[in-house]
Amino acid sequence: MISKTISEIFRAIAKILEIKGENVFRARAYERAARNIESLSEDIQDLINENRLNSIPGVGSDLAQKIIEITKTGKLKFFEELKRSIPEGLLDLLRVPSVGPKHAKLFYDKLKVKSVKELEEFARKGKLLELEGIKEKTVENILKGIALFKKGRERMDLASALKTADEFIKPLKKNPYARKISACGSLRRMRETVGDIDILAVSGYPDKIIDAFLRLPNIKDVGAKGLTKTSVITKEGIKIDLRIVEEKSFGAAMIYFTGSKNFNIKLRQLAIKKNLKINEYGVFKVPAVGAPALGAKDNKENYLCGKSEEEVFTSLGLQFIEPELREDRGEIELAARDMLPRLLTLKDIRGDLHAHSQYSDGKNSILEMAQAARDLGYEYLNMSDHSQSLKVAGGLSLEDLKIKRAEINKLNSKLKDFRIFFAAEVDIDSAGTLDYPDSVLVEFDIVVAAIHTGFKQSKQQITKRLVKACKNKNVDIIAHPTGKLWGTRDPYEIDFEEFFKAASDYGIVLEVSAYPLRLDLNDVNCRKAKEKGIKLAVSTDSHTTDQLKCMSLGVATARRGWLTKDDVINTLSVNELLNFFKL
DNA sequence: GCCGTTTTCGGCCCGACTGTTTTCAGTCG
Repeated sequence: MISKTISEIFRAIAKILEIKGENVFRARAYERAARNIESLSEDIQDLINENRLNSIPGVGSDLAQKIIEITKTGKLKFFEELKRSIPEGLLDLLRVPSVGPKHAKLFYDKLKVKSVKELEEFARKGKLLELEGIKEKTVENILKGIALFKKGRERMDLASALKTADEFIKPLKKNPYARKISACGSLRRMRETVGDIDILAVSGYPDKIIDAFLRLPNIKDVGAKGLTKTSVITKEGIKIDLRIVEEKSFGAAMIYFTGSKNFNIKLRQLAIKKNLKINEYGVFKVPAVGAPALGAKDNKENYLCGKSEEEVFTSLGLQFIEPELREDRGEIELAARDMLPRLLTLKDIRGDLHAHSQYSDGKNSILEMAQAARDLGYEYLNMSDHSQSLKVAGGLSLEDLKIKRAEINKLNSKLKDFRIFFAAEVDIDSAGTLDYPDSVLVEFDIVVAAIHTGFKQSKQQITKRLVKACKNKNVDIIAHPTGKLWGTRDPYEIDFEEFFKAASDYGIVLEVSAYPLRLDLNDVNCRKAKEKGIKLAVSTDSHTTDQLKCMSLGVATARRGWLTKDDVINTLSVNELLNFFKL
């Protein structure tokens, strides 16, 4: 966590330096270091202990000293002094869209603007117009930006983003002038939350595509409109950027617009080392000294490739890097050595290990759920209804369990090539005790355990509960381990070191919930769990037959967590799974 | 502030769009 503090401090320093109009490259150096510290794949404390801080790109002797000071004292003297040199509200100004460091400095120097509130007053009173280089249009944009700032630019959950993107992509796909069209950005990387939506199209007639795009319903405001690029705000307040390139640039542009930003910067730096230049139009040879400068487009002599992502990666000596991995978390280095993991795919999934029926709070019968799972090509479904004390979710009493067991036995004898597992999602109570006695738990095929109450307990208490559940020899899987529910509930705090050790020691499988508002474990924790040798189950927690289809979101999360087929138990066949759980 | 098979100075990822200019600075991604 200390690395987060360090990168936050460095970012703030960069901003203050920008506002003060100091050397932009000095500011950028702090930014760069912040970025690289953020995406560090090892513990920064280890780097300090082993005197390896300068192995972080962009960290020299000065910044290394500053990092050490922050880890020792929790703060940085230089930063405290710098902060005192400008008013507190001034940094907020930079968070207003369309206000950058130059204007922030101008407003502060000439008008003594110290906060967003003051900026708005000056803008409304026409005071900003007295400044050189500021006219009506700029003031208008600043007021628009302030409105956006006040609203707070929230990110949306991945499933909603996919749906919104589809609304815009589908009609464009039918457009005769559009040859290719794809979502890019964090959506294509399948991040659990998405800020705005990026769409890339190939066309020889970009104006036709832009016109068609701007005529789509559900657009509230057009932010920018150029020859190859436009940007709109939907009625729900979501920003969508559309960019059009030629066929020969499609791959390069896909890479550029898929990001992440850190990933792109590192690719470009790698290109420079190989005497190449990479931008959204392609990969180019860098001309010899004295030759005419390299233009962006239409550089026929120097253009090497760019039509597909594969050829761009190849030209840089890299293996293809899946979009979900493009976060600059070590994937570029591994791709250079041809050592990337072969990621899990949806096709690898052979069953769903967490689903509910009408016995508890599901909407469909066991048979309907099983048939829907079989229609997806699955071989098995784990019917894990809630346990007795979870009354709000129709938890099953011991009597109910007997009836459910009988129904599952009956169905299994009828269904060919499909297996329904008799299971429960057993509540881990506030003391870490399971909601059925061991004598009942032992009767289940598979026991899924999860926390549904007492979310506000301390980190130590929650960790203790989870560890206690891991130690119960009847528990097989722990579901949605951090309890996060997007938009409703933050994850509760867990001592992951301790929890993962228990899961690993006792052979407990951890869930990657594909439920759209959960995606829990998340990407980072998936990867940590894998490194501890823990197996994972990607499950949908479906309460309807339709929700079974959300598996793709869980698979995406697992892929972002570097998981392969071997890490995930529901890639096993029925028999392999029976063997795994020793049933 | 960092960095180097053009190495201790003089560069630093790259391009589109907008607004205010009359060739470019500012902002964004």
